[in-house]
Amino acid sequence: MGHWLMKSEPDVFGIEDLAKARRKTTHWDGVRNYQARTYLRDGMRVGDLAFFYHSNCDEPAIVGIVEVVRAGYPDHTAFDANDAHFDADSDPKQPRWFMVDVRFTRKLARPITLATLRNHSAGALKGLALLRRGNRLSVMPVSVAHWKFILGLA
DNA sequence: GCCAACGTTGGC
DNA sequence: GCCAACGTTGGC
Repeated sequence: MGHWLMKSEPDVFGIEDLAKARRKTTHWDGVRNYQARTYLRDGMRVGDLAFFYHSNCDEPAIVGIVEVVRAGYPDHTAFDANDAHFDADSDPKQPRWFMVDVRFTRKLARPITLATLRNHSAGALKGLALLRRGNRLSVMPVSVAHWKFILGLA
């Protein structure tokens, strides 16, 4: 089973939005980065777990856990000219952008802040993609060891 | 193929 | 709001 971290801006779509969503499930659409796309398309499997991370906000932090309930399939918003993530060059016959469906599992008792994670950047969390300088990936893998350690921080 | 310019991300 | 870092674009 794979482990991941998925970023979302709480002002746009936060953990509370997912918890309130129908069937507590959402399409993870709008990712327009090739590396993240490849993780969505080829890496994520049904049953994988992911940390839900709040980015670009007052307190960047891991706030919850979600489960992948549908593996990668074409992101239809790329074909919708009215969508903010429309990609005119994307061909429906050969989709460029993919998404998965994720379902709310639980919120953490308290958020694990980016600052807390950084405290371990040279130790137990060495190599965690989230802590790479200038990291802009919105979907990234988390090793089992890192996953367990982070859960222990909660 | 190089690389400068640009738009975006995201922490602070 | 600022700005560093990054990915993408497009001229050459």
